[in-house]
Amino acid sequence: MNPTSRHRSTRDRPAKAPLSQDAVVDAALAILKSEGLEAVTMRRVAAALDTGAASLYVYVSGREGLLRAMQDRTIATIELETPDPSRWRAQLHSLLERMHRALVAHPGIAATAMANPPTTEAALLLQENLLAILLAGGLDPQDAAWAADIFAALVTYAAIEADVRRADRQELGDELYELFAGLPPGRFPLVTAHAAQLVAGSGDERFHFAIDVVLDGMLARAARR
Amino acid sequence: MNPTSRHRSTRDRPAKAPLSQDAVVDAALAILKSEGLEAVTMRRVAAALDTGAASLYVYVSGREGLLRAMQDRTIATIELETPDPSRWRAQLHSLLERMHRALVAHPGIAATAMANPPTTEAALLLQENLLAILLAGGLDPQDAAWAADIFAALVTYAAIEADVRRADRQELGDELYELFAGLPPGRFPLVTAHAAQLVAGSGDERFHFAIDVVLDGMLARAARR
DNA sequence: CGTTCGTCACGAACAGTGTACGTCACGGAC
DNA sequence: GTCCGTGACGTACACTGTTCGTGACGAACG
Repeated sequence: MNPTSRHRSTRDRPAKAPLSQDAVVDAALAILKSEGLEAVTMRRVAAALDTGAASLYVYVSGREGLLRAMQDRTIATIELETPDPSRWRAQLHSLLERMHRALVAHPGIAATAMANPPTTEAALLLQENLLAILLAGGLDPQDAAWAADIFAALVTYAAIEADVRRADRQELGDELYELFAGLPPGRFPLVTAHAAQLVAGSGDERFHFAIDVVLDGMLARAARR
Repeated sequence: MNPTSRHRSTRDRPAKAPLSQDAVVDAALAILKSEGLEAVTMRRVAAALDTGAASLYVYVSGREGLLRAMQDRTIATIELETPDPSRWRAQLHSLLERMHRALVAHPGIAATAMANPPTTEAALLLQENLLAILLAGGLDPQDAAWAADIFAALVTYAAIEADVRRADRQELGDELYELFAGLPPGRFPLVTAHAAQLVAGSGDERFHFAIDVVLDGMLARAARR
């Protein structure tokens, strides 16, 4: 062994190309935001960094790994709450709303998050925070754990739905209403009759409504017990 | 115009190759079940039908259209309920369970269903049936409509989760438990403390629990109103 | 019966994709 | 001044989805 620290690379400051995992992920996220998930290809990301596709494989283990890294970075940007038992319900809505927004801001990430549920540090901290708020609200641990799971489902579902709606701007409600209302009432009596209710509310309204429903259900079951 | 009906094809029974949309979708679903979604490529499906990839484009508008057709076919196989107000809650569980199973039986279809929410006849009939059961349970139309949406989220989420768990058989609970329990308790006090609760219950148990929670929440809100 | 014609399936080709390998230049260490 | 490891690059491969032109088959018409 050499007495001097030799673990450091011989080239601490690559004078020419400042390539790094962060740079790769940044470039990929930029392309994701501006051109969508399908445009995030290895060659495209490499071109944005003025290099070749092969160079990315040093910092990222393939496209799959790149997507995971992007997903992790996105989750890491979500601001957490410091649990306060007197405002726990509002805090829950705030946290979930920020999760929702972070996913919506990066179209396609929500779908990726479903495909491989994240167990990275950022995701675990988020889970920790979510649990803390629910426990501060008085839920018993088992209910809190399962509730956290349900909320994760609702957030990602809402985010994916928002992604889709942005993709084809057409069916922004009116289109969907006319589709429902214009169906043959013989075969679809309820869908046609309640078309207005089916398309009622914005995505955010439905999202927060769902959160409250789950919470009330949890509390009702706890009270009954 | 010719007096005789000329709209019919000159070749009603292609004696040699019995190719059709159904045949294509059948072959694709078979590959999906046995080898997963990624193996469903145009060439692979065509090879199973002993033909070339180009031939598929007559019956299916590209890969996207093929996936839509597969998704529609899958939904169409779900058996519906004839609503009975005295057993509506059990009927809801049964219907959602069948939806869940149908999606799980075809890995990847759930993810596709999220990407483009289906508005085909089969999907609408399912929506109609779901609404009928909820209305039979006494929910008012607006609550029923939004509840249907939440249930759709839960079903697809659970299905995707099941797909993932099957893909990497490793983390079947024990692995996940050890991951949670083995974290540094300083940074993750709640996750480590309640690791058992976080991984408790099978997928089915959590699924049906979530359904009941949402229902109870709906009923509690309705009663309070 | 011979010809024509429409329909369908096929082979080949194109533009991309993710990924692996061999090579080259650079900058610090001896 | 020489050496050598490190990181970036160009190329190549095996794929992908999709399109186009060709060819053959069977039925309809004269």
